[in-house]
Amino acid sequence: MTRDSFYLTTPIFYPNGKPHIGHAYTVIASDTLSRFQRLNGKEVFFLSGTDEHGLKMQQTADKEGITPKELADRNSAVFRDMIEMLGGSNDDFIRTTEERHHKACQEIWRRMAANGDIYLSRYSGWYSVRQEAYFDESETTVGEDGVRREPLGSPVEWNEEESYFFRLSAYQDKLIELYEKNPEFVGPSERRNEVMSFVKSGLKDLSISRTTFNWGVPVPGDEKHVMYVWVDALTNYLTAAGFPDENAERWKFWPANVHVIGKDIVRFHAVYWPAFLMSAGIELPKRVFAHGFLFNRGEKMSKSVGNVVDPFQMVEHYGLDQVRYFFMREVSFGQDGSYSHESIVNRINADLANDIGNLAQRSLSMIAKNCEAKVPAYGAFSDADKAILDQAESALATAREAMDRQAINVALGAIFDVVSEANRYFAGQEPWALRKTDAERMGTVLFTTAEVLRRVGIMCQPFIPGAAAKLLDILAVPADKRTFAEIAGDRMLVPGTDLPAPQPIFPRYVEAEAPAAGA
RNA sequence: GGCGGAGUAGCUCAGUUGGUUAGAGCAGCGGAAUCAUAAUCCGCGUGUCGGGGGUUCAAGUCCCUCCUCCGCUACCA
Repeated sequence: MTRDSFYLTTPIFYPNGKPHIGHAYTVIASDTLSRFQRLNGKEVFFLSGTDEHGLKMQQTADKEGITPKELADRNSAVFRDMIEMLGGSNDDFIRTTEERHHKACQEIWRRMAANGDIYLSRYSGWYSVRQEAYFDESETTVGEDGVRREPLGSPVEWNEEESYFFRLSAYQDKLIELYEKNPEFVGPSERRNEVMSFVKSGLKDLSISRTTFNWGVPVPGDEKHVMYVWVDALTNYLTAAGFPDENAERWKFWPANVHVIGKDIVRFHAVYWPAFLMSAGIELPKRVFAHGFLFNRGEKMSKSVGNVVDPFQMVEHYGLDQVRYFFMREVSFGQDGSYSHESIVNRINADLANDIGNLAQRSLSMIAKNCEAKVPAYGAFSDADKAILDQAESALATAREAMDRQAINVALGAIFDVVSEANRYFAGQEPWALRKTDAERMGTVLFTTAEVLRRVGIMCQPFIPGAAAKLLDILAVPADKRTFAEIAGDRMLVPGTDLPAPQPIFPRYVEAEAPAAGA
């Protein structure tokens, strides 16, 4: 029996600096989606990596007096460390400076060329050295000092260079057809609308090589050119799947199920990328999903404002599961979100410490004291018992549906609704009163609560892997009984099983003397 | 300018194809309980559903218009 495969990618990060909270956010979300599908029984390939070529890397390296490769090695490692620190369960980490990637880029280039979509021409326009980009004349303005500048203010000069072009204009109709036949190709739908309107407004051919720097993948047959970012970076998704070797172990994962990206790079993934693949005769990914940006107290983070948050520090301060939970729960995935120290603390204390942490503590400590520290025996389930058990089961269906469309916060919401309801159930059944009047019924209530916790714990694993494991540990759930397949009516805790001494899952966040800086 | 989206309780938002007294979470106020991480449970909202007009037996939910905010409008990884 072959399992369904599931291939999910993060963007490859440009390591021309330190990772910030936005990078961490992408990784956490991608990791959550990947872990979810693993527990869901899929064979998962989860990829991340770094995009290490380009003029800026070369310039930064020059400034520091090191080679671009040395800079890339150093900074790429920081991103890899960040992913590890965040609990990233990626199966590979690709670097565009790797040999396997150069081969893949050159092969896709050859195929696009063979299809007649690449031609040599000249690229000219107003060029900003600082922005490393060309601007349309209409975007530039001549200041009082007589200097022509681009919108952000850096001076531009007329520049002309030889460049290879990709016949993007030939793909306009095919792309529109793609979006119309596969409405799920771009998500969320707002982004799809933007992409469609962009494509409908007309496509120009795309400059895909540069001669102004050489830190990149050489163009096959014309080595004074290196590939410009589009072909180089996007192709990483193929490289990691083994391209062009279709006998590679991982080729079965292509086409990717979803490319998770930030909304700033939608066009590259939803327009250029499928066009390249069509040209090269390669199957298209099934979906491109763009998430939003995170704002610090509603403000865009920027170095000048000084509100850039270091993900390492944030996790150090609040805890990993806490940070993962906060961003996955608080922000509607796909839309922009805002975070603040207050909102993070509120989520940590209200949802994690008070709701789930305390529910586990109050029920398991009763079991420890009154049921000989074993999973209690249960009698006939009452309607209330059945209702909460059913909700714990149906939450999985809701979560599956939501995660299929990257609605991470919806999935998490359904799971934590169970926790809220379980607290109501527990308070309503008053097992502490039953202890004196009906010990058997008390056992059933405690069993039901523990069983609900087991289901919740299993479902929480993709989001808060550390705490979920701890919860399942204190419920004595065997390591091989923690997949979603274990959430089914008849699969429950086994009465009589010894339970370890309960220990808190989530501590409350207690405010220190001084509020955390920058958070 | 063009195209698109949004404006619902203090805050963040849900509100199917128009139909009973417009909802949730958080915050706030009051109460209960005491198993538990000063945790939990219950109760409490007269909200011009951005303004105005229209269609309809009936509109937050459709149409027009105005206001405000946001996104996209090609080479920023």
